[in-house]
Amino acid sequence: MTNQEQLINDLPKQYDHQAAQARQTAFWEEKGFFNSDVNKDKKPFTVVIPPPNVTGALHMGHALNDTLQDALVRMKRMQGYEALWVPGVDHAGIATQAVVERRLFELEGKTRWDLGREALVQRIWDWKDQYQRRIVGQIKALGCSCDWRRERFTLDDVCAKAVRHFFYKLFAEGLIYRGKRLVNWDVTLQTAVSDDEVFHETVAGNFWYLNYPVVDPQEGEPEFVTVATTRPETMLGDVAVAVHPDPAAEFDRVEKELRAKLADCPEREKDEVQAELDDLLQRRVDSLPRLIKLAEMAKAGRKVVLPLQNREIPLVADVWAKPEKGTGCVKITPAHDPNDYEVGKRQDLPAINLLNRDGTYNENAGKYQGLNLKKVRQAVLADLEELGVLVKVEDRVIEIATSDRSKTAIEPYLNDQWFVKMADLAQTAMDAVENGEVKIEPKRYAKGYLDWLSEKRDWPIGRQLWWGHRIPIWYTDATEAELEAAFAGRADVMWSPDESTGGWLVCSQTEDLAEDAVPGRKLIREEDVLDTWFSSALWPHSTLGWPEKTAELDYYYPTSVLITSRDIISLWVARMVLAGYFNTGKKPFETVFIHPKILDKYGEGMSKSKGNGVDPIAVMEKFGADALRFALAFLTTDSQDVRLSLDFECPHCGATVEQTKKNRTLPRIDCPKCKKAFSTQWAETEEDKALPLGPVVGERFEVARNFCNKLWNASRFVMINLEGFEPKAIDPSELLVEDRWILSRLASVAKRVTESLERYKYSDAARALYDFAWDEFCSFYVEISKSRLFDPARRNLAQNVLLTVLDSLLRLLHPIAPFVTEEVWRRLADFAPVRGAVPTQATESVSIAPWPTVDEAAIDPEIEARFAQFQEALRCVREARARQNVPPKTEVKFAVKCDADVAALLDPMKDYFRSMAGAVATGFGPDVEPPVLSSNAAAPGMEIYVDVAELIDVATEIAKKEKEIEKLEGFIKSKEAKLSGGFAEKAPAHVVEKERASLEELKTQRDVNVATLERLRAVAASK
RNA sequence: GGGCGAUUAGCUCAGUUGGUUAGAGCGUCUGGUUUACACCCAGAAGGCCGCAGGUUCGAAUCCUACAUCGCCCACCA
Repeated sequence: MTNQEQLINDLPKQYDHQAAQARQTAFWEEKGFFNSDVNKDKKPFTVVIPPPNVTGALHMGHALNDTLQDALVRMKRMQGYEALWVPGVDHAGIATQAVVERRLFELEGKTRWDLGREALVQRIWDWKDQYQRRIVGQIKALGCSCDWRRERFTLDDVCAKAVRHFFYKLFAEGLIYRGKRLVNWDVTLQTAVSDDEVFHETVAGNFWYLNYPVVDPQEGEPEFVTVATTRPETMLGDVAVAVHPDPAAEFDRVEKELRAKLADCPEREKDEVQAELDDLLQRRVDSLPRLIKLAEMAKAGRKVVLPLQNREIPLVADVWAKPEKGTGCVKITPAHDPNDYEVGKRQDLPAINLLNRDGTYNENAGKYQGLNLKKVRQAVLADLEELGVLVKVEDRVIEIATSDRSKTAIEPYLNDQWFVKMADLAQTAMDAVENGEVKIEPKRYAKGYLDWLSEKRDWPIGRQLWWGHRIPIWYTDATEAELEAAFAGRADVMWSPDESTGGWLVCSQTEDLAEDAVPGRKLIREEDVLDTWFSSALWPHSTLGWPEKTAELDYYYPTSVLITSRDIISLWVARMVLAGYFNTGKKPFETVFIHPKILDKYGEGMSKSKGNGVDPIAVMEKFGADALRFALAFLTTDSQDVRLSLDFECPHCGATVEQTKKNRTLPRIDCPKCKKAFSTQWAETEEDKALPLGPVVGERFEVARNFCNKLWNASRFVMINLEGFEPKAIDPSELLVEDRWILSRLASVAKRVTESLERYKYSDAARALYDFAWDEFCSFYVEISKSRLFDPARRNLAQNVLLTVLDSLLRLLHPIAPFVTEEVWRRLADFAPVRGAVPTQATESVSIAPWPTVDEAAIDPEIEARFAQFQEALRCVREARARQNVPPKTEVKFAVKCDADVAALLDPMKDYFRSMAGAVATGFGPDVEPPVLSSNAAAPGMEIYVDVAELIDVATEIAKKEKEIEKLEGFIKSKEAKLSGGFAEKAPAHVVEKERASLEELKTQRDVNVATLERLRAVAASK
């Protein structure tokens, strides 16, 4: 066997993604193509990965995110940029700690308090190590071209240093403060969570009416004030009852508003609004006098008695109490309700905190101390009822706040909290987008970004967790003089007064302070850690070495583009922009590209809590990484989310097992067909893991896998036929129509792909490549080339063009499908190391091959139009054959009546009609006489007659003609109407001209068909 | 309640600044062992472009209202 034969023998008929991925991954790693270093001769192109949370494994959303980044980075690398993609993972404070704690409790029945800080943190590190490994493995399996030498973790030393410097800088500029704030308290995790981590659920609840006795009621005054509440237990912390200061005016205002609404609301809502209005008017009659009285009493400083606590609390006049709601009076519990907290501040009321960190009630709850919320509520209600204070209970739908992390109820809780002042920082981030320095694509996402920032709400940065960057603050009761003495000459330690204790807050920029750093005084470190986003906000510059003035920071920063998903625009993107400017004086990135979300078959977003996240590995195993990538890129448009309908495939019998909401979270599934069990991505026990994994299948992946295979086989065809090829420059004068056509198409596609990828139009790029490779290169050029390859005189040029096109196609496709293109590229080098229209040595890897330059001169619309005519003629012949059921091996004769130009084009294609349609041409030109009996078709500029002689089924032909004529008549009619109307006068001349020409063409076609029909009818009649 | 997006063939989606007869893949149907590929080839059927108005010579495309679905933000003692 010759070397050549051996190479051909080594080409399997199906693309083997497993082998290719293993081989190319190892090759890339060994060669270090994706390692990037400062190189002043090149322009940098930098991307930092949105670091995935180490909470769990990656799902399809990450696969999409990574694919889009890699496609861009690979193209830029090929375009000659010094391309750097920095990988890494995020410690994801709350989420990760929650997951580890939940597991700890499920498996061992222990809480974090049983373990203690150090042991728990150690457990989380173990978890992190495990998932970081898995995540990195997933990213590598996807083929991502990251520089792994530069991998970062938001909790590693480099990032920690950046965090400390950022905090210190904020502290130094007076932007960090500590205050009492009502926070969202997660009683399970025992930490405050941000508003963004809370979701609201609607549940059935109750509305309890309570009577608080008025102290010393006067003549004509009510003896009770009735308040309504959905949370009766909080009454223990009431400090006032509020009533609107001017209920009559408020009623008027609301009434006016409702009437206005009634006037212009849609018909079907009128009843509802009317009912609301009626209710309001009735309420006014019923309660206004009483509310006015109460407002007066409030202004007079009168009090009521808080039952159970037997505390006198004031009636206050405050606009928060809406006369149209509830009883018109509202109890005020500043420590446990955000709105009441505001009222408390306005009215100068104390805040009585009832809650312990673990969700039980504290000493302020009196005899209810130590009980949890549920029990307090029961007890309070029972006692109130006994006292006769509880006067009414209604059913009511209420909304409760739930923690996104622990899925348990959120309690508003008064707590010390660290904040960053946002006023100026937010402004810089708004300016950057408003003046175009940072671009957001698609542009519509800029609005949400700006709206969120414009609220300039201070950023709560403390988390009552153990997993994270510990806040670098120490409390001390030392005097300022003592601090000055202890830290004399230290530029890295600062302090400011601690308003809540009268002592000092000490902040250290780099190292932790010892307990005895101030002689004779004790330094106590803040327990809290920083919000995860505090460290990820620094990601673009911290990963490049900030605060050190590294060469990397100087060269690679600002980064080029940030590719992420829309749900973290405010949480993450906005904070990166403000932190970037604050720390480095520069924006963190030129552009933010927001990609679609991955939805499941029900149209719901994928999330861990729903369990509908799919491990990309389960898809890649079956279809290959390229198929996954190509499918995702193909689906990435700028307006539509990516809907993926996925199912399981039974590994035993191959049956498709529908993925349902029920079975998609199971670790093992029994195949309904063969009854055998298989495992899923959720398998954890040894027993489940021992079962074969059921791959996840979906139509989109199948299509993409087929495409990869098509490319493989087209490449295989080219390689098999390369024997004897002698590379030499292509002489344009020797090119045939089909050569010029495919080279023109290639140039157009190169242009389109480049532009599309540069504008993040991934779907466009993928589509262009798919159509070109399949419908043009494979279905036409490769087919046409077959007869040329048999002819020694014409062989070399065909080989050269095939090679040229394949070479460029591989390069264009490489960013989206890196493995198959690399596999082919390297094998191709064995067959033809020198190639291309201008012969050059192939690079050792397509990943570092130059990106195809767009050869504008090759783009030839004239030749494309002419070739289209050939394609149309071929299609007509094929259709005629199919319609008449001509056996595949039977050759038919055909002729085309057309003008000399078209004939000149078709004549050299004679061979191809034979090889591609089994048709022998008997003549092209204006003088062709229509045969009496034939299957014919009329296409623009051509009448095509396929002589099927004895085979013809006249009835079928007649039916076909009748249908066609009817259709043509319809078009002609509508066009004539159009041209006789205002169209001819008002539309631009070239459009009218086009329309006239098209009308003429249609008429010709109709006439041809009518003539044929008459002939056919005559034949039918004579039989 | 505020904002954003979607609605096109049985299904999943394209459709560039308004301009010939609205496209693709899957599925369906017909026919195929052509020396790259059955993960393939050739062909066919299938659409009142969500509904109603408007602008225009001309609307899937622009405007208004409505309907349905999804996402984000805010809020309801």
